[in-house]
Amino acid sequence: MTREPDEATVAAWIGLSRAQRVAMDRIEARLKAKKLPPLSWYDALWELDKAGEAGLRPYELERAMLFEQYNLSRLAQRLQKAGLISRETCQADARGQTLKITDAGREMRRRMWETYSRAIGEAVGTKLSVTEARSLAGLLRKLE
Amino acid sequence: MTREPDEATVAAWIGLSRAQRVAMDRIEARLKAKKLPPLSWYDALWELDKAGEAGLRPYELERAMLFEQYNLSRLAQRLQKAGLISRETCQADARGQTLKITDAGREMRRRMWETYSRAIGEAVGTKLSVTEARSLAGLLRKLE
DNA sequence: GGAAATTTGATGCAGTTGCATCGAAATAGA
DNA sequence: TCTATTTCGATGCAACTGCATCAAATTTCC
Repeated sequence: MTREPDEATVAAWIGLSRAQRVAMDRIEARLKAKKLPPLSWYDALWELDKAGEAGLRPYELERAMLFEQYNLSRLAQRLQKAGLISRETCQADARGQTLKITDAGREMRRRMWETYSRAIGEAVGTKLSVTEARSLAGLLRKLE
Repeated sequence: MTREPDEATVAAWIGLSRAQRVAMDRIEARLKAKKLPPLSWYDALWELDKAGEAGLRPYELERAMLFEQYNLSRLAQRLQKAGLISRETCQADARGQTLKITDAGREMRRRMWETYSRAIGEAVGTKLSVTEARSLAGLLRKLE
């Protein structure tokens, strides 16, 4: 009736859930300890940095980040208030806007990456061989 | 200087983050669609169900669930208000309390599991073979 | 062209989380 | 024993999220 998934599937899900939380908590704690902004700020800045001079429309960033529309709207407000991005009204579409990273934003991203990358190394790198990490990444990609 | 983690490690972390979010969103959406409570309620009810007649102290549940103390305190209040758990003051330690699942709580857990398990099957089971799921679970365990 | 439907982004409100801190009980240490 | 420290759980406040909904601009389709 209930069509239970097999044990291995459940174990994978529980593992996914816990491992993500554990790693995430450790990484966020590192950022907080250095008084740096949360990961979501990094993700946004990184996407905008990659996007370069063209910037991104909010809805594009929203999809790249898997963020809800209203959450992205507010994240953008905060990033702008902090001077890390600019928000110009889009000339091709007067409803929308174009988000661009500022110099301060690029600098912040760089600064965050120092701590962030180190934290990834500790939370993930030290626990897995390179082969294991590759294999894990491959399996996780299948879940999307 | 910055001691970058290798690419594979970063890919594993990004994958972990995204895969968890994608799967979680799908699963939570299923619960919401059936007007069932969020996953955190399930986790708490499951731990308390396993604990049986003895129940659990809040700090024990807190550790099992990887929850912050204040979040558990409030989750327990909500679960109690919903009639799914009882909170008696602990007689061995007058500071603390003992949390126990109620019949309604057991029933709710069972009801949630019907939807939850199906959702796990879809979000994870259909994407991986049993061998892959086992392998994924094994790799994830190393991260804790 | 013009009405209807869709897309884009913002926001009021309620619920949740994070932070700091509190009070009370238990334990440790002199 | 009697004070100092630690543990246990709650809570005020600010920040953040989720939901519903809005207004404005664009696209669709006749």
